[in-house]
Amino acid sequence: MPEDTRTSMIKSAARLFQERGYEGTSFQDVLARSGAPRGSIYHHFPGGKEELAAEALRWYAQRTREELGRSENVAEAVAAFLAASRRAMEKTGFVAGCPVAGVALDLADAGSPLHRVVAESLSGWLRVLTRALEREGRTPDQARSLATFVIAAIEGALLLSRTERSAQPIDDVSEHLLALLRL
Amino acid sequence: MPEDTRTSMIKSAARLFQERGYEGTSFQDVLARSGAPRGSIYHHFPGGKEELAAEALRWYAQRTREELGRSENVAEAVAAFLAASRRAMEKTGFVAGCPVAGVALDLADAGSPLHRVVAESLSGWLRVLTRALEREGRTPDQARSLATFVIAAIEGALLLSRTERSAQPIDDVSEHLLALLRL
Amino acid sequence: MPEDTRTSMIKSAARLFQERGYEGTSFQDVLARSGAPRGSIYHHFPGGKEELAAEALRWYAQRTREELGRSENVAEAVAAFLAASRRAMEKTGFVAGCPVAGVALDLADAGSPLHRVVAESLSGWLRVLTRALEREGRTPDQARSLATFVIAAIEGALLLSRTERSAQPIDDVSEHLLALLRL
Amino acid sequence: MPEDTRTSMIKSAARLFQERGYEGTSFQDVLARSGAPRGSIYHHFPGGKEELAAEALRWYAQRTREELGRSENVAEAVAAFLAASRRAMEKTGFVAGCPVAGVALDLADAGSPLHRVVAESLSGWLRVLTRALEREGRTPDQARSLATFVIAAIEGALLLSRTERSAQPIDDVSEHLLALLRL
DNA sequence: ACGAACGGGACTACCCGTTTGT
DNA sequence: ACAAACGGGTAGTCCCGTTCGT
Repeated sequence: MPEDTRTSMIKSAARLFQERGYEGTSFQDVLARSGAPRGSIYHHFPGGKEELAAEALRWYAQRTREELGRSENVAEAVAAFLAASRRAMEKTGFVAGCPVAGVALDLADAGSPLHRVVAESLSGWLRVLTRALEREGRTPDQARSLATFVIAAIEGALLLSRTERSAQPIDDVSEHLLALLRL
Repeated sequence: MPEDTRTSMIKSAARLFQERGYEGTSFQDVLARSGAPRGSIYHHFPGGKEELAAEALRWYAQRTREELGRSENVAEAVAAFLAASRRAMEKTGFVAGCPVAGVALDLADAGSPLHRVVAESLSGWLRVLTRALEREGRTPDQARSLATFVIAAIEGALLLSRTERSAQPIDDVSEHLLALLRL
Repeated sequence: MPEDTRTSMIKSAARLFQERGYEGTSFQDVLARSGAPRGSIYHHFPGGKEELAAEALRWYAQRTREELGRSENVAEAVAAFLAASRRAMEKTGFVAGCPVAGVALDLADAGSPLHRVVAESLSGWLRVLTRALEREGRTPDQARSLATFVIAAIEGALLLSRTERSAQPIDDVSEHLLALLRL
Repeated sequence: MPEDTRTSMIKSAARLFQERGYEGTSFQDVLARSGAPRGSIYHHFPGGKEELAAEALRWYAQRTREELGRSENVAEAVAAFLAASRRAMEKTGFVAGCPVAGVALDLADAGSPLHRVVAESLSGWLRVLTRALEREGRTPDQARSLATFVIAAIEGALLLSRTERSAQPIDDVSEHLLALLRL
């Protein structure tokens, strides 16, 4: 079964947001990359670019949430996610960061529907990590705080890897993060 | 002495990049915020938006570099910077993140002149922290790796604070980072 | 059948290039004259002004090529073309010269795609005349040289008619040219 | 005595009109090419670009008029002018045509002051040739008509040489023109 | 005579969303 | 489900002319 138009647009959008952010990505870019037919954009996404972006972030966020929740052991889950991110960066020539960040930093209005999706994406990851840390014996407060720290460090690592065009920042962050989690 | 046009444009641009990123900020926005005359844009910045952005990032990067290098003690410097960032976020209603990140994530082409300025901004902060950590007794490799971790965590903290519209992520990251640095 | 948007833009552009040259003609002018909708410019001409200009010149060049090749007798063909040009100049108040010249003289870069179209337009006319002269018994070299002379004189006649706002230069050139061709 | 600012701007403008026409040449271009100081443009040319253009055309027109009137023999004068044009084209890589044509074809309004200068430039050349032809025994009417033909052919030759990037059209036109004049 | 800055207007390019027709 | 065309808006760039200070 060939991937349908809608899905291919969503994936293309996510990828382009990783590379150029929300404002830097045009609808035409998405069409070009996905090979989707021009005429059916507003059939699949009546809400236009914003709806497409929301879907793209939700798709990416869920995928990532599953990766972070795959292992019972938080350190292992984080290690696996960072290793996967490292591979993705290397494969793409260090252009593909986090699409959520790429969208988040272009939004002027904190009240926009898209902002909600951004916030939900990040809080979803946070929730998964927090619960896992609680299961490992941390108090709810410790867990939430540590999870926040982990997410922050990961987002920063991707940013640095992108601008340095090197996997080194991911390795460095990985090292310190795992030391902390395995304590 | 009233601030001159050029400087006011640079500061306005830096601030707008914090709020909306590079692509989300129009030249018109900068003019409106700075009150600068429209006709003088290409007098002050012959290279256009890209040159203005480069100047804005250089200005912000240097200012931040000085803040990070102010104290001999790395933990104190980081604590002070995060405290200042916290105040800035609260004062602006949590819209003002890091302009370097806001520009970095909108750049498609890793070879653009602006990309170099982004990279230099981050590596400048890294250098300052690395040297300070070395002075505190860490090996060069430990110092570089730890500095990278610190920068990553700070960038992530600002991103999370922005999207959550809360100072909590800054506090959380601050707590873990300082524990690590004061070890 | 009402003329379609694309064709009407092409014709309007050709006419405006005759009047004001390439750089003197704005896209807005073309829209105003053709009544074409603003939003469809880059639908019909993705390459922008340059592509529109190329199409306009190709359209005019072919039309002229056919006029020059209509009669078997070169003298008659040239006479007919100059007579038509004379009428066109008088009808337009002596503003409409040759669009190819109007574009050619504004092009700084001899390597631009548009320059090629200019060159092909002129060489197309040259070819038609050269072949016809050969058919009338001239050697290939004589034919080519004479054809060049004819094209040059015609272009010059249009230029002079335009600046003098008079049909006289066309008549003068016509007289000498026909004397030569009827020899 | 180093060439003064005013003169160097005039010459630069003439040259740029040859290369890119009137509308294709910006005031900045003239400044860049002449090395003239920015502040004194409107000291030397209060009428702005139009006045500069007028001066440039007058300068070029007079220079050419002298060339055309240098020899008593019209055929020799035309031959010399075309030879000089040929050398100029070759030296500049076939970019420098006739500045009068470059300006003429960009003027939409036939009533502009600049249009008058264009017309006077051409009629000046015409007058010189007409008188010389009369001196050689032609009737006033024959002389005027033939002079018009000569000017037209020369302008066309320069246009063709420019677009073909070759001296051949000048040679071809030269050959036919001289045959006619030496009759 | 000249430099620095201003002031506003114009141009091309492009973008997002809609309509109409198949 | 899709294609073609429309419609209006805005972005960045650049241009010409002026003003002010030296």
